[in-house]
Amino acid sequence: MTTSSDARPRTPLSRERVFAAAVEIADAEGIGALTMRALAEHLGVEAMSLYYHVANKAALLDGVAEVVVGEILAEVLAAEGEGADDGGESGDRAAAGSVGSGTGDGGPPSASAFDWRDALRRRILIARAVLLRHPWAPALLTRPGAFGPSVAFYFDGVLAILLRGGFSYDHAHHAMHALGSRAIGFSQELFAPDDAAADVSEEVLAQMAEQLPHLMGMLQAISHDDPDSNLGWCDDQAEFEFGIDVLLDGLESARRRAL
Amino acid sequence: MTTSSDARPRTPLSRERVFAAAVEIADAEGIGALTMRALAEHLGVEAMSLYYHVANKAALLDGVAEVVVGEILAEVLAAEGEGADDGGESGDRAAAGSVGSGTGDGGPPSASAFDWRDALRRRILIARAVLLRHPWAPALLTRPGAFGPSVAFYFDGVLAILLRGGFSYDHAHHAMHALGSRAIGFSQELFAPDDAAADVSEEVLAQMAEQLPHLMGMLQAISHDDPDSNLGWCDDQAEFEFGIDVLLDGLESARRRAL
DNA sequence: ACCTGAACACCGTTCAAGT
DNA sequence: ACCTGAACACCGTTCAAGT
Repeated sequence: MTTSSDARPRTPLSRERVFAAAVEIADAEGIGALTMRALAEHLGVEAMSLYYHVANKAALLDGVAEVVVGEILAEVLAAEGEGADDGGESGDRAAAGSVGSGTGDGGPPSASAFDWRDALRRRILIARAVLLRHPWAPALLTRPGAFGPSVAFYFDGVLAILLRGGFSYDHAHHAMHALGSRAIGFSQELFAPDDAAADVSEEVLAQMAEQLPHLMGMLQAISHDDPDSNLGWCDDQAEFEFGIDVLLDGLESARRRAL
Repeated sequence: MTTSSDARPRTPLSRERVFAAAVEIADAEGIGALTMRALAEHLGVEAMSLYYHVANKAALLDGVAEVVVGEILAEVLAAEGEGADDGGESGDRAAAGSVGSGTGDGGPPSASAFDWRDALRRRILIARAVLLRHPWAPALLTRPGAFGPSVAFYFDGVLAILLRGGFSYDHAHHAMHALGSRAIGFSQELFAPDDAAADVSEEVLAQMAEQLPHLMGMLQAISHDDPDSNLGWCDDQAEFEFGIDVLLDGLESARRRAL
């Protein structure tokens, strides 16, 4: 319904197009390649045109984070909508909060059949799967200012699961802090995943092997199980799942202790 | 013993002085103010002189991270040295690993009196205290390349505690992943601590309050307990301690289950 | 309303050169 | 061995101007 004629190069810019193009660049070339100039070129536009749609680079990154979490939210709500064998609503955003029972401190957990751990685990693993497609996104999410509408909706849903699982507001609040970034599908590791840092580390470690007896012992024990591996051996998915299970189990124990 | 005469401005540059000055700048003005030029000026030197001591900015940041973790390590070893009521060695770096019993999978936990949770908790809280003095440091520690000698020593000590506590190498490995960055005293929160983001969030939240029933309920419940607070209400220290306790308890359960 | 062009201040970094 | 000066490519961003 637009003025047609030459429809190809004249799709007008918009915040959505800007953010989408930014995600493309970050996915393809890393977040370091996401500059205002590169983004403009990718959109076939002059760099300064971006500033009509986006206040500055910080706002751009906030918007990009919002887009990624929007992606997470869409997949989470789709999965929770179809898998729901008790609630009714689906598709609508409000479906993330189809709860009801969670009242104040120590209220009786009336809905007894609900497995909050399983529900939260599923939600978190969906979020993680999305973030694996955007490995640069965690760095954006930890910046101040990344708290947009989608993040709010996502965590409202996390909170809904906890409340429905029998947590008081207060305990649910603590639980969300304890989960930290894991609640939205990532945990920052201190050990570089697959970089050239593996070389550096190996070199460093070799020089002071005798000063690190326990790490050395662990490396030996693990390379015994899986011969061809030094430092890039870890099964990230398995470690992440183990981590959330420890947390979810610990939180369930704390919840029951508090009843 | 230098040529004396004008001893003030002529302390020659060194990696240590460069890193120390970088820490000063980051502490005083934030990590964003740490530029090669600003660092040079702070040292009374031309910007290009830095490159004689440091390969590039990435290497500078790696070195700064190493300095901070060195600070953590020093305080940790000092505390563990004086508080040790069973081991003998103190002061030496190898004291961090005064263990011995932790053999392979499911070995008998001979040293029964050792409270690994308490030991690890103390270590972690010391690390956290140091990081609170350098709030910009976590961002450096999550970069690839931050794995220097001090980080290695620190985690060798963490591993020593776990092994002495009865973990197998394999379980200890999982445990360290589960702890993640908390093992060295920080956890990244998705909600900005004290920024102007609080205004944005409040505004955003106000606009869609009815769509976030659970978050709204929680805010009300918590502001009921503590009237003058909206989003900057959280007791970070208490939340952090709750988080590690959940993890440590969960890990202890998993360890006992595996025996 | 939406986009552009030239310019500014500031980065990290190179290179050849000084002492 | 250690430091400097000038220069380069690249940032984010301003401002006044175009359509």
